[in-house]
Amino acid sequence: MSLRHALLGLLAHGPASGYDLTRAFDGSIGRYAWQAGHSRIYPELAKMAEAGQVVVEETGPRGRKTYALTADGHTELRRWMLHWPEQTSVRDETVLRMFLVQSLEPDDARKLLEGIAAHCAAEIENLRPVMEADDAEHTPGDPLPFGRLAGEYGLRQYEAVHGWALWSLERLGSAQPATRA
Amino acid sequence: MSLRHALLGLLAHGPASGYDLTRAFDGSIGRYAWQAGHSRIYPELAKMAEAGQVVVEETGPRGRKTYALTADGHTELRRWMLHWPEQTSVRDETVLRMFLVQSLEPDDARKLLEGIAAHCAAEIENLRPVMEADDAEHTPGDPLPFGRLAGEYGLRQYEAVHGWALWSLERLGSAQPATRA
DNA sequence: AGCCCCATGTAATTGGTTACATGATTGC
DNA sequence: GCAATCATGTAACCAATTACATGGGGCT
Repeated sequence: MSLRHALLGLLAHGPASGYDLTRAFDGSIGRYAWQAGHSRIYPELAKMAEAGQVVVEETGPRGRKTYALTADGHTELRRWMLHWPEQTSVRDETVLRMFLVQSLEPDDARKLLEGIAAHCAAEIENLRPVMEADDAEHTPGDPLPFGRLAGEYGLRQYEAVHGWALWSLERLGSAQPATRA
Repeated sequence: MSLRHALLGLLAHGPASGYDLTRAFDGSIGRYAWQAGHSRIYPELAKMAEAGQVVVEETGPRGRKTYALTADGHTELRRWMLHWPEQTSVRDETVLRMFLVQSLEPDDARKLLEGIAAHCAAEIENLRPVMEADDAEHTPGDPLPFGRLAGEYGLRQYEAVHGWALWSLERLGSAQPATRA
């Protein structure tokens, strides 16, 4: 039931509407961690309200409902964050592809790994300046901007995959033709 | 529909029964990439057979059915592997927790990050000797053992998360009491 | 007036989990 | 003979995606 915890976690940052939360899932949380669309988010918020984990703090124009965490919601979020089960739920198409690289012919595998390496390099080029700009504005001692840790995670993630792809290319070797000369 | 591709990828390694495939998902593919239980795998194999991507190559004792990839199955696997869509499906509880570290009070966040760092360190201690033993047995020039690239990915993954957790702890600082002295 | 975005919801279908159900073979 | 494991399946329920549906408000 992690969608609920994702919502609790996002609301811990501050009150938000279903619409706001939907847009949050369009960002990096949806790209790297957990996806959700509005048609799932609205009913879940309703259930959470029923369970007393959130409340409608304010209603705005166009029927906008701004939800806020309750004490119970906070408690549940904290419990979930600190209570790490043995088996966590994973379903990641990208990682799946990496696990299956060796199911391809060596030539295809090389092509794929080269694509991955290039893609990671591009993302790193993209992310690093954003992080550095963030850090330049930040006064030491102040609390970190929300999302800074997640951003750093993403960056290091790409660096790791990049390194892995290069290592794999080297390991596969360029001298493994499917057809012998 | 990635379960199908996971199955195609596993079958590319060699023919297997639904039972064999179920056990494969209990291993690292299920831990890091994609989870599936037998109740989903059996019907999916049946559908894949109907679609001509796999065939029952052999029936054994206890009604065991050994499935093998067809040419169509191979083609579909290759298409999926080399055709990387913009938006891939992700749902990872562990990454979600990392994204939400900043929703905790600093003291809790530190506790969590310390736990993550320790856990990664332990996994690295576990994995590295396995990889090294694998490599020691391996003659250069031979094709890599199946799963070697995936294993390396896992190891580098843990190293990246470990580094991230330590960096985050440093960034959070130890001098950020929730209550002022 | 008209367009775009804000904003919320429901319905139908597919994908996934948990529980139910059954039985054969192997090894002791 | 008995236990463990091999082996396959279905049913009920829950989660998620895609499509349908509606309308208000801000801006030009």
